[in-house]
Amino acid sequence: MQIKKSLPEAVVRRLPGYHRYLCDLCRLGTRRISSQELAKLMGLTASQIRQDFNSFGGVGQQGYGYNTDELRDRIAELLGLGRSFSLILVGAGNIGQALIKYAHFAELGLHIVAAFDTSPRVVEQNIGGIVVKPIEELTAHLAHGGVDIAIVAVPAPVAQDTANLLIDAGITALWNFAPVDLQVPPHVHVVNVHMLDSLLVLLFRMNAAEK
Amino acid sequence: MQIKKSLPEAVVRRLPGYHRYLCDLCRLGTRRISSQELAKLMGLTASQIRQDFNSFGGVGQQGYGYNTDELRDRIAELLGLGRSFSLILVGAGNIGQALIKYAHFAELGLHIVAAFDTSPRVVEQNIGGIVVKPIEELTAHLAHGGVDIAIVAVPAPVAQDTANLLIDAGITALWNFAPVDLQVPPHVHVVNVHMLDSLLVLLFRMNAAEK
DNA sequence: TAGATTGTTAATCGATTAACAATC
DNA sequence: TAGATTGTTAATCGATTAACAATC
Repeated sequence: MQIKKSLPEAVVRRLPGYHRYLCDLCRLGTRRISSQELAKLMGLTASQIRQDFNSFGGVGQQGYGYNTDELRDRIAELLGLGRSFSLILVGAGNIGQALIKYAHFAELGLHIVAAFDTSPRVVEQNIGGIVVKPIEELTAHLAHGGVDIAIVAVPAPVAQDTANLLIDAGITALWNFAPVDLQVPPHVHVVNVHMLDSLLVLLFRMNAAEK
Repeated sequence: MQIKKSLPEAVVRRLPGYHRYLCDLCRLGTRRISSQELAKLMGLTASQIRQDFNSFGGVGQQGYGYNTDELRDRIAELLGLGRSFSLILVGAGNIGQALIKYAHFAELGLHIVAAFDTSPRVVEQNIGGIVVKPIEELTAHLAHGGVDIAIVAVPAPVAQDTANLLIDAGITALWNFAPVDLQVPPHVHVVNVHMLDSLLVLLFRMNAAEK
């Protein structure tokens, strides 16, 4: 329960990758790893890894390396993975439905507990065990509390309105799949999954490589 | 047809966002915009925007600002959006199916032309107008040429094998949705959409904000 | 002890911000 | 011309790399 000095942004962005690799290593039975080995595996430099791991309390042992499960647990703790999280989904279209069915949430203690949509085509439908509710029920549902994160998977034109609705209902964390940058008050956290943006970066690189 | 001096990485990553905003602005009928205004809109600084736009030939006009459609076209050109692209999908599970149905590809000239899977449950099924083919037909299909990008949407354990298969068949660009970092030869471009990673960053921020 | 590998400091690199002269 | 806003240089900041002493 140490007070956490805020980590450099660059380190935060690498945290999930570290966590993923360490989980894999533990699963495969690897008990220790050096910065050198991990660097090779992840395509980073050993120096960078040691800097990163040092930015949150020294977990290594000189002459030995890092204990994989100790390190994994430390990073999980930083990420706040100690407890389980409840998510709601707004927008049960293609992407929304895929997310409901997505298997890897549960492994991390993340659970989609409800889904909402406006379209009569999906409302009342059972998708992967969740019955989609009409958006009108959203605010009442959130009044109960207990929801940590809202997934915004609605069409771009209504994404900002959806965000506003969620924020007014008390949500402070948005995982946004709409290709817009949401305007939110400072106490609300947003991360965007702009999939098309990454595809365009791929296009650019292909283009650049051709000369 | 100018020789393109390779842009700073940070600029490349912002290119899709600029493109998106400029398309929106043009659609709304805005003909000119200053770095100041765009900065406010996008949550960047005016200085950064001018630096960015200057890193690829000056498109602005002193005392006036930037011409939105000229700038949009310039960025589209940098991204290589001048022509249409063919994509194939490998792995027609939840995410794969959502991608096939995803509406926004066509607007950018991106077209999923075929889908492959191993599971008898989806092979031969028609998903959004595309009949899923067995993975065995992949290599033959690619032999025809004409495919620019492969989408990897298979489960993590087979992602590397899938990538190898695609690369052997001549693919040089992978858009990867599996939560693994693919090992590829230097001539192959990969961008990852590690959705869960971004969700973990959100978790971290929530956690950090609580003190 | 000798060998290995971390923790940490210093040097380098790249990206962002600030400032202002150039110019439309 | 006067006002606005870019293009560009210089200053700052943060992140990465290099190097090595500390220590297991």
